[in-house]
This record gives sequence, C-alpha cells and structure tokens, in this order.
Amino acid sequence: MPPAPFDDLDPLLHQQLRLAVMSVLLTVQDAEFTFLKEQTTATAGNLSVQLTKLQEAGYLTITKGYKGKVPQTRCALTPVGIAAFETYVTALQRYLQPKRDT
Amino acid sequence: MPPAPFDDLDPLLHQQLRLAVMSVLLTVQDAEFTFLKEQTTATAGNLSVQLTKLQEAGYLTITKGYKGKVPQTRCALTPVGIAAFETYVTALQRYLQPKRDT
DNA sequence: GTGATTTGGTTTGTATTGCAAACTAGTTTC
DNA sequence: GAAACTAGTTTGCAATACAAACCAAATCAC
Repeated sequence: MPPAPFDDLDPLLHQQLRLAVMSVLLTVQDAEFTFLKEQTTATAGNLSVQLTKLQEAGYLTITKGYKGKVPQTRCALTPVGIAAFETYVTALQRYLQPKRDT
Repeated sequence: MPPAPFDDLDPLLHQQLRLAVMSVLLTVQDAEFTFLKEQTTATAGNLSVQLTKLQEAGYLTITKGYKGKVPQTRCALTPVGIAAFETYVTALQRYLQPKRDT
C-alpha cells in the first residue's frame, strides 16, 4: 500500500526563521544572538521567541554570559538538533522531488 | 554586504499539505479531489481549504464536473504554480545546505 | 553626576493560520 | 422511503508567527 509517500515535517523546523537559525548554527557551531539576528534579518523579538522554542525542544542550548559588561547570549546546536535537522531535510526531499519513481 | 543569504519562502508553499498537493500535481498533471485526499492523507475539510488558497493564488485550477452523477472536482497546476514551486525549491536549498561556501 | 541614547534582549498583544468537526447536497442501498 | 455512503464546504477554535512595546544595564553627552 504505497499511498503515504509524504512523511510529516517537524513543525518546529518547518518555519522560516527557525530553519534559518538552524542553518546558520550548523555552519558556525556557536553564534551570539546579535549575529543570528543579522544573518536572519529577523527582529529581536521574533528571534528571541523562536530561539526559546528551539531550546525547549532540545535542539539548541542557550548560554547567557557577558562580553565584558554587556550581556551576551550564545547559541549552539545539540546533537538532537542536528539529528532533527537531518531528518527534516530527508523528509522534505520527498516533497521537492516529484516523479522520482519511473 | 553578504548578510542576507536567506530568501523569503513563499508562505503559500511553505506548508505541509499545500506543498504535498503541489508535489502530487507536478507528477500527475491532473488529479481529482479524492485522489489528492488519499495521497496526502489529509482530511477533506483541510484539503478543501488549502486547494482554495492555492487556486486563489493562481497556482492551480479547480474544475468541477460530474463523474456519472457524482460530483467530481479536478485540480491541475498552472504555469504560475509550477514556476512558484521551482522558485520555492531553489530558495529552500539555501536553508538546507549549510556551509556551501569554502 | 544626571539625563539621553544605545545595546541586548524579553514580554505582550494581535492578526493569521491550520485543522478537524459539523454541516450540506446529492446518491445508492435496503 | 429511511439509512448510510460519497463528495465536498463552512465554521469555530486552538496554535502560530510576528512586531510593537517594554525592561535593564551600560555608555555617551554635557
């Protein structure tokens, strides 16, 4: 019974800003809030909310510290986050490549 | 100024069910409502709503007719819809393939 | 010093969405 | 002709996404 070719897409990752954050973090390992804000061109408010959601899902860690006297928030992916991203990408391929079977 | 690597993703296509519909229609040209319902495993209500949105966007056409005495709704992509899908896929690649630059 | 500005974020409010339950219209079965 | 099924739409609610408003602390202007 083949009629179920579309795997569910992780709703946490299937959103532009969160996906962009994951994408950035995959390339740089570790990024500060302001860097993510630049790269994604998101507002701080939106970014803050989405980072918290990714943290709650265990996809990334948020570390609050100080750069000198200025507060600084750093983010890094967890293994769980990396795995989730890979699963998501794999699932998504099915949607993006129609007519794969001859 | 390179800090804008993430193109916006067409919000109409960046949704699981609508994307699945587009994907199915790309492979079969023309599909009836019930076939789409099977393939996507969506509820009829949800499918109906999403098809209407895609139609309003000009991404597909909805043709209502009869198969014998039974009403039958057929859907087919428009060139606009196909183009939108391709644009979406291209934009999305940027998110899915981190670290593409050496 | 003290008021204004900037930096680095968080909270809150709202408008939009996604979705399924409930409904409508007609057909077939018994 | 009532019950049950097919084909699809409408409606109502719960969850999201997002930005405006806000807060705290540091720095700048004078």
